[in-house]
Amino acid sequence: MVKFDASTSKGEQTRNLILASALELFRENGFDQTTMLQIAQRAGVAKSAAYYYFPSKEAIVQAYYQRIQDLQEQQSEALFLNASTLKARLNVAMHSKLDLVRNDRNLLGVIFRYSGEPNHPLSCLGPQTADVRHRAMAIFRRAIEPERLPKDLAQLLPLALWALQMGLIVLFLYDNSPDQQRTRNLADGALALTLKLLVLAKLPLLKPIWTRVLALLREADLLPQLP
Amino acid sequence: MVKFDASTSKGEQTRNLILASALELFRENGFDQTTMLQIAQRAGVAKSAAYYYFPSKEAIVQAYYQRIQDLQEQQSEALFLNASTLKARLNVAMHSKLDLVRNDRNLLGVIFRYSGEPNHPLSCLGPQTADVRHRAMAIFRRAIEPERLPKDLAQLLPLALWALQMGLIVLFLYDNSPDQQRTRNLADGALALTLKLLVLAKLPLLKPIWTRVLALLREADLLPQLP
DNA sequence: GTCTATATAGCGATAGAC
DNA sequence: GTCTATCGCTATATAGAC
Repeated sequence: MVKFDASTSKGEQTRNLILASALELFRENGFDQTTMLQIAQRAGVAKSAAYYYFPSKEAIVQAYYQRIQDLQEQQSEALFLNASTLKARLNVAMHSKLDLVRNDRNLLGVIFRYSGEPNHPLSCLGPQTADVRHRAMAIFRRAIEPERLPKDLAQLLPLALWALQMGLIVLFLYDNSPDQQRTRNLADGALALTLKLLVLAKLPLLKPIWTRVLALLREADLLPQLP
Repeated sequence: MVKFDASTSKGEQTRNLILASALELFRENGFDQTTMLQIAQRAGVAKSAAYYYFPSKEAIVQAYYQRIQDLQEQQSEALFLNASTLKARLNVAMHSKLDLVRNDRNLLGVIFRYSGEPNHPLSCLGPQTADVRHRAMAIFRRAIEPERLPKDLAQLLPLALWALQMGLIVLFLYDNSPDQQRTRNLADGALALTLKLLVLAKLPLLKPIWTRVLALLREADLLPQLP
C-alpha cells in the first residue's frame, strides 16, 4: 500500500539519516577514507541497514546529486522571476548548479566514476541516470522558453548547454583559482559567445553550418529526429 | 645502475606477463569480475607480485592505455606517409586510436573512472597522466604540421582535437550501432566541419569570434599564453 | 517493509626472503 | 631489485528477525 506521507515515513527518515551521516563523514574525511561501517555507526544503525538503503557507497553520492538537482530546480525557478533577459536566465541556469556544489568539490567528482561504463547503474551518461540528466536539461529549456527561437535550435540548445555545464563542472573540480573564478569567467564567456552565435546563426553565410551541425547530431542519434 | 636492455630485463618480463594475463582475464570475464588473485595465478606469480608491479587493478588498464598510445604513434607515423591532404591526416589521427581500442570497449571505460578526482594518480585529466595526454595531442600536432596555419590556431587545434577525440571515445563506448558506425560518421562529419571552419575563420565576420574563443581559453588557463 | 547478525571474498599493506 | 607469505580491514551478500 502506498504511504500518504512518504517523505517522513519511517524508512524515509532512516534513509535521510544515513545520507546526512555519510555526507558529514565524506566532508570530514573524504569519500575514499570513509567506510560504510563508519557511516552506519554515525547514523546509529547496523552496517547492513546502510546497504539496505544504498546499494553502494557511490550510490550515496548519487542520492546527494539528485538532491542538488531538486534544490537547483527550486532555486532557479525563483531566480528566473528576476531574470528578464536571455543572458540573465542562462547565467542563472549555469551558475546556480555551480553555486550548489561549490563546497562539495571533493564529493562531486565521484559522480563521474562510471562515465566510461555504459552498463553501470551509476554511469552519469547511462539510462539509469536519465531522469536527473533530463531534469538538468529542462532547466536550460525553461531558460530559453520565453524566446521565440527556431524549432531546431530550441531542441539543440538544452542538450548543448547541458554538455557545456558538465564540462564546466569537471573544470570546476580541477580549478584551483580562488573560488574557482577561472571556471566562473569561462562560463560567462561561453554563454556570451553562445548568444553572439545565436545572432550570427541567421546570416546566410552561417546558415549551412548550423544545418550541418544539426544533421550530424541527428545522424549520431544525439538529438531526437524532427517529426 | 641502468640496465642496457630494460625492455627484456627480468622485471620487465614479469610485468609484461602480468599485464598480458590481466588483459586476457579482463576480456574473458570483464574488469570488475576479475580479481587480482586470478591475475596473479594466471601469470604464475604471487598476488603481491602483481601489486609490486601495479598499485591497483585500474593501474593495469592505464598501462594498457599507454601501450595503445605507443601503438598509435607507430601506426599513425606510417599512415601519415600515404596521407597527402590535411583531411586525410586528421582522419588518420582520429580513427587510428578508435581502430586500436575497437575490441576493448569494456576495458577502456575504466580509464575514465577518476576523471572527476583531480588528486587521484589515475585521473585521465590529472598531472600524473599528462605524458600520455600530451603524446595524444602531439599526433594531432603532427597531422597539422605541414600546413601553414596561424600560430594561435596551431596552438589551439591539438588541444581541441584531443578534446574531440576524448568525447568521441566516450560516445564510442556507448555506441551500439554495428561496428560503432554512428561514432565513426560523427568523427568524419566533425572533422569535415573543422576544415570548413578553418577556411571561414579568415573571414572578417568571424575573425572576432575566433579571437574571443582564444582569449577565453587563455584566461581559463587551458591554453599556454603566447610569448 | 525495515533492519540485524553473520559470513565471505578481495584489496592492499607489511615484513622479510633471495 | 624482485618476489613471497601472511594479515587486517572493508565491501557486500545472505538468511532471517520483527
